[in-house]
Amino acid sequence: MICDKAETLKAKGLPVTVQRIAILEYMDGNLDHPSADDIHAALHEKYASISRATIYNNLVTLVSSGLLQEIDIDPEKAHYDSNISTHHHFYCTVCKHLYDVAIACPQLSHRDVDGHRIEQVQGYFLGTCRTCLAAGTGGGHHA
Amino acid sequence: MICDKAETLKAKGLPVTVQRIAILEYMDGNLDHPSADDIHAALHEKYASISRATIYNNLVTLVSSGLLQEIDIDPEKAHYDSNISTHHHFYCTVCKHLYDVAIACPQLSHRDVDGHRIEQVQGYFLGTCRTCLAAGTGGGHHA
DNA sequence: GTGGCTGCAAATCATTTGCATATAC
DNA sequence: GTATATGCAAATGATTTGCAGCCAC
Repeated sequence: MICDKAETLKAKGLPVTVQRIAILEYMDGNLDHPSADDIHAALHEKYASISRATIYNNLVTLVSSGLLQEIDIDPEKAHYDSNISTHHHFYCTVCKHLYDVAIACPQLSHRDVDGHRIEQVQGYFLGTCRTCLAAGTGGGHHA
Repeated sequence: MICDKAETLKAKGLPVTVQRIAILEYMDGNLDHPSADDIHAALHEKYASISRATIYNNLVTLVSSGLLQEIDIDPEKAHYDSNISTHHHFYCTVCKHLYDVAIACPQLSHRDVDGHRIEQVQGYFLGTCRTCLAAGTGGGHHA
């Protein structure tokens, strides 16, 4: 367990487990915004016995601790992002793929609105992604 | 069925049914952002035989036709809004309530980003609403 | 008339939960 | 040693789907 992920967990006061490190390592630098089940499928190859429930439980823990960000634009399932800085996303309604969007947003400076205390901002653009546009009508998944 | 909702449906080329009019009438001017099940519960009082499946099917139809807007920030369930103009929402993570937010957003002028065609913009602020703040820690639902 | 809509019930699928065991500290 | 995490399987809950009868047009 001598890796920086263990340090990351300790810094948050979380018990260090193989599963948590595996999730963090898998997410680190991953730009695909995987769902809980995607993560489970990927880690299952390496750790055959890892449980889906453990993935779900840990995602809750890691999001609560601010180590991961949860993306809720897909009505079918939640997606996760290791990029915890506030940034917007583009959701393709054709291929259901999520893309990061690098746009500065002036809304991020608000601390509250109408008396409600803002703790997080999520911005989503929905439409057809460039890959699906290029593929013409119908599906067509990137790459 | 001599009401403006029937005209609204006809204008979209949709067959006019009692259930669809009921949904539109219930949603019209409703600022509560009800879920599919909320809508079903409310209409069930008036139309005892209305089916949950009909509500779900019609919500898909009405959203596709642009007569209602779907709000997907609540991981537990979808919410609906008769205000189809693009506007942002505040989601209280304590009481799970949705509020409209009247903030002009410069992002709305974008037609595309990174080559992806933007068809819709959804902006969410998450945090603790003023009612829950006033109620102190813990739950507490508005009004 | 005919195709689309409704209502019912069963099916689906993401996510949660209970519990016994195993592990971190 | 004890509290917490894990893994399994069953439970939950929103949403979808199949199908027979009904209604809009």
